[in-house]
Formats: sequence, C-alpha cells, structure tokens
Amino acid sequence: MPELPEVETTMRGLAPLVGQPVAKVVIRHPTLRWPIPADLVHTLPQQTLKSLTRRAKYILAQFDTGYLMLHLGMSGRICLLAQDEPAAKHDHFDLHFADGQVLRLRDPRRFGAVLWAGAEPEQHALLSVLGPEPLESAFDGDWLYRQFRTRSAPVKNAIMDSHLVVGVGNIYASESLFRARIHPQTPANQLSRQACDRLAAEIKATLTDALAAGGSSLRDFFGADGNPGYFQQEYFTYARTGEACKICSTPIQNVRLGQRSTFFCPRCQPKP
DNA sequence: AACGAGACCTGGCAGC
DNA sequence: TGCTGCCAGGTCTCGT
Repeated sequence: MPELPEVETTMRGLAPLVGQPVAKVVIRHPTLRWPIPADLVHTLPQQTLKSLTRRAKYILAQFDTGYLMLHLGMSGRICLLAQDEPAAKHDHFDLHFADGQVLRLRDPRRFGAVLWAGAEPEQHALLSVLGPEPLESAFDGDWLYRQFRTRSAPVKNAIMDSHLVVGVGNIYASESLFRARIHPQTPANQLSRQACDRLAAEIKATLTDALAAGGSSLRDFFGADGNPGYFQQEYFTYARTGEACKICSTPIQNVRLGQRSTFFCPRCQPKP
C-alpha cells in the first residue's frame, strides 16, 4: 500500500539501521522493474548506512560511496527483522547488517526497484526530473496555477504527474480533490487561482493527515510477526462508489481517468 | 510540450 | 470446484 505516507512511514521505521555496517547482500529475484545491480553483493558489504531520506516515493539510503534507491512500486513492503528468517515467496532482496538486523524487500508484483544512485542521487535520471515535494513550501497554489496554464488534461491526471508534483497517488488524488471541492475531470487550465490555492492546501492537509495515521501504525508494521497491521484510514470518496457522501449524502460516483479509478461526489464537486 | 495508451507482474475476487 | 476475466495503492516509455 505504498502511497507517500506509507513510504515515509516505512523509511522512519528503518532508523534503527542507521550507523550499522552491511554484512551481506542477498538478491533472490533480481528482475524487479529494473534489474537489481548484481555488484551490490560485492560493493555494499563493509559500508555503513549513514542516513535515510526520501525523495518522492524513493527511499534513499546513504552509504559510504553513494546512495541506494528503494522504490516499493504497487505492492512492495520493507520489513525490518531483528534476525534472519527463512525467506518467503516474494522476498526478493535482503540487506543483512553487522548487528544481525535484516532489511527485507517483499514485492509480489515486482513493480518496485532497487537501484544504485552514486554519490549525488539528485543527478540520477529518475530523480532529476521530479517536481517539488508536496509538503515543502515550493509547492503551493501559485506553483500549481502556473503549471496548469499549459495543461488541458483532467486536473486529477495533472496532480498525479510526478513532473508537476510528486507523491500524489491514486487514493490521495481523489481525496484531495474532494476536500478542495473540485471535480476530477476539470481541465487543469480551467482552474482559478483560488481553486489552485485550495487544491494545494488540501493536498498538503490530506497527506499530512495520512502521515499521522501511518505513523501510528508503525509499531504494528514492524511488529515481531512482520504483519503490517495497518488500520484502515477513513476515506471521503476512495473505493466508496454508491455509498453516501459524508458531507451531503449524495452517492459517491466512480469514473475512469487515465486508466485509474477515480471517485468523487457529484454534488460537493460539481462539474465545471 | 503534452497527452493517452501500453507496458511491466502477481494475486484476489466475482461470476459463471 | 475450477476456470475466466477484471481489478489493484506506480510510473516509465512510446507514438501521436
């Protein structure tokens, strides 16, 4: 379930590994979205994990000679094990640390990625083209309004474009648009400056709320049994087709945009 | 430059 | 019970 808050939560849960040297790298199934670099097995051991940061939905693990980039794709999970355990079917990648802890990547659909970014990850082709982080000040209504000038696509598609802003996935795109009272099919370049201000503010608020919820599940997520134990967040629209809008009781509708399910309230989010 | 469709994979579920 | 088809939280690549 990796949207941005889950990635951030996952990254924070890995903090106990910082300062630890790598003892061993295990690659079981190298064909994720891109091949896992085979030489990690030789180059990473003895290197110390110096820091953990996040850019978009990539977790950046800084080692002595560069950064390891981890992406969870659609179905990826990272578990932090206190000690080695038998690997399950979709456990593709392990980092074993000197104190016995194991970082284990599980990804049934294999849309995730493990990549080496070198010493300057912001130069990496996948990261250099990304838009601003949604929770930073560079992202605001003014930025959205200016970016939307040349965009005629539905606003929901636009806010999910990582070149424009990162970290807005399918769930939180619908949720943010509901909270901003904007119909998801509105052409981006038809939004007023005021609507862009609302939308930017609600994207920030939606992600901040989800992050607070994700944070509370951290203990469960890294529990001894390795089960996620997420508590289901309450959504206004997502996956609620036909159910009553929590504001006005109108049935929530579902439309397909950019090949993705999109949910909205036709009354709270009137067509432009 | 921007848009839409296709691609990558597996698992779960509804319907027959 | 077993098969088929559809759907799923991401996002890069390609053709227009």
